[in-house]
Amino acid sequence: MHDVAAAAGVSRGTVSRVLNGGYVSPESRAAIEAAISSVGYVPNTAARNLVRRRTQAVAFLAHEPHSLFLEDPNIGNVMLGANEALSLADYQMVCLVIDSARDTERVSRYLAGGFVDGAIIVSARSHDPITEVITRLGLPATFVGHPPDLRDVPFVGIDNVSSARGITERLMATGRRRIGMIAAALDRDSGIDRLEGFRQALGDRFDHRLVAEVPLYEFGAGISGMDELLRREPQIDGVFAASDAVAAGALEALKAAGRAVPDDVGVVGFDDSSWARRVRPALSTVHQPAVGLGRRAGEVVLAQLRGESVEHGGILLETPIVWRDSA
Amino acid sequence: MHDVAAAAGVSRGTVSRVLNGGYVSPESRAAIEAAISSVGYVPNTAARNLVRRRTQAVAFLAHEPHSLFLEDPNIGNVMLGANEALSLADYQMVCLVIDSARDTERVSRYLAGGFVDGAIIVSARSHDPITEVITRLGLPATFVGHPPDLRDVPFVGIDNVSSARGITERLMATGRRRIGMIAAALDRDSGIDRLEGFRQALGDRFDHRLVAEVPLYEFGAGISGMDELLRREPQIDGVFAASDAVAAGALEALKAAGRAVPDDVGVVGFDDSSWARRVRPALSTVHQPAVGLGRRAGEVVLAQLRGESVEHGGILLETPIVWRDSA
DNA sequence: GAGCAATCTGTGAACGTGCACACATTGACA
DNA sequence: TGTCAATGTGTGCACGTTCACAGATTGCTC
Repeated sequence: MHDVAAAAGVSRGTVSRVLNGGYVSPESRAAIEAAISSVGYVPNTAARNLVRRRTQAVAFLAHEPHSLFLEDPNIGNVMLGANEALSLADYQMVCLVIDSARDTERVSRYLAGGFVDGAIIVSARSHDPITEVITRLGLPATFVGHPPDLRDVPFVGIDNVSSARGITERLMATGRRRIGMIAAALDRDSGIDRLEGFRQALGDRFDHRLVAEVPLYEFGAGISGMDELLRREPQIDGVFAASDAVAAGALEALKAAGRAVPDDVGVVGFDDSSWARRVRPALSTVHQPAVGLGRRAGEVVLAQLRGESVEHGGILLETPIVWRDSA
Repeated sequence: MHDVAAAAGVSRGTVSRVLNGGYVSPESRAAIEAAISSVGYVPNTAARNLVRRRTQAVAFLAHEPHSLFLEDPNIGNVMLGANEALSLADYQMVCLVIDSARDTERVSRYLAGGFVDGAIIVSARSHDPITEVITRLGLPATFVGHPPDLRDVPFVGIDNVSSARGITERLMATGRRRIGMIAAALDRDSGIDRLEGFRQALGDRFDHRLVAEVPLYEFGAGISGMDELLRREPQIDGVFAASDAVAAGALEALKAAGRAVPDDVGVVGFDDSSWARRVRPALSTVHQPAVGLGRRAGEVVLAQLRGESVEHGGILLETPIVWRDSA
């Protein structure tokens, strides 16, 4: 910057003003701009951050073990949505993958070191060390799906209970009599809430024997869950699977058992992920507005950065039902 | 840091030495460490970067339009591999998504601003503005798959020609007589090379009528490509699809045409992505070592950062053939 | 006891910016 | 002519570190 000032025959202050706005004469401005491009000057962000105390960057924390990061079809879309919102406000999104204890420690240092002005966190766990670091630092942060132990933080999500109730009711409306559920991930809010929605929809007709529990939102889990339901209740004619991947597994198991979908058994999923359109018959499912979740989370963080007080607690987005061929 | 020094009754220099190594007495060290935790001190990285002129961070640039970022099953694995290597060396990987002209400009500023010491670039295009920024800055960088117009840069990739030749030969060895290919993405190196490998394997028996060209590595493209091959050569009994997604589409088209796989027609794909295990019959395919590619790219960047001279040109990783049920 | 190495500590000068302040110039108006 | 506002410019300090250097202390050896 000193070189630019010298080349243009002005002082550092004037150069700073053309970069950051302020009174500057047309002649000086022209001279400085010429000098900037001839010198090939780019501002040093570390120095700028140091004095300004902000970086114009926001972290996107993906806290996932390998398998989930790849399998979860939503996370990429959430990320793109967040990038979209932040990009519009000229903020740089930096995505950090947390994959080990070593990562946790390093990312904590990164956040504490002032590399970013705020953070968006997806799929945080209970008593997450990263979450603790963030609250301790007072870093503006928004969650996509709140961690189970924190209700009182800004977050963006969907209403799993009413979404699950909605699609189950829709399935009931097709005239099915014996409807079961493959419930998954009952250690997480989403899993618990989807089961609760299913229970609410069935009301008096709810029968716990028609709920198969599997550990994860996975294709393989869908197969074993469906096999179990068929064993317990051969007359079953409708299934709500806790995710599309699980539903895809259920289709596989039904095919192996010689049941036609949707004629013998109606199947519905959850997520509207790429699975839903890939499998045959294509899945009827709940659309998860992943891009919208990311975008909204980005907007909330931006509001926090502007110093606006955002309401603690959640923003819930709409989850339209997409009706295809599987029910 | 000043506060810590005051609390411990020493000078800034001594505090700096316990953080960065150097002679310091056990008593001072103990006093300083106590002061650090009581004050809740965390070093300001912007200031440290300013004077050290390095950030201990490496950018991972994903330069993709929406669809590819989500559809490409490899990119997530490449990212995890890179994170693994960088993490071991205590480097922070920051992933930047480039999705628009606005992003391009902002990311250029980010890179020029000295936020990172190096970069890993995936799926760069010809005459990529980001690539140009990087070469202009002299930022240490490694490509995963080289951009078509740059051979003389450090990169990590696979040998598409020999991989495609290998799996085609394997398909021929099953006794197929009329083997076709669904070639995709012929505007990229990978697409061109896979076709070349197919041609080499067939040698004299190569027949351009048995090559259907489709624009992208996509499921839908696989359907239309397979339909075209069936029209041109109803006797076809083997197909090499340029990717697993394309192969999945081909399976769909074959099923619709009443051909049994692998009995009537043998199908092989490329990538060993999640498609390969999801579809029935499961695909025989070429395994793309995505995690290994990322890890290796990370290691090369680290070598560059250590000032070692890395050989310009490529490192090619092994691509084992995975034989399943589709051929 | 002088000399020397090894160990430990404090001080001041960077690093490259932004910002507050003081100052200079111009033109309008009473 | 004096006052004032608007416009433009330069200077010094601060941001929070690291690092080189100079000094201080200790223990060992000749």
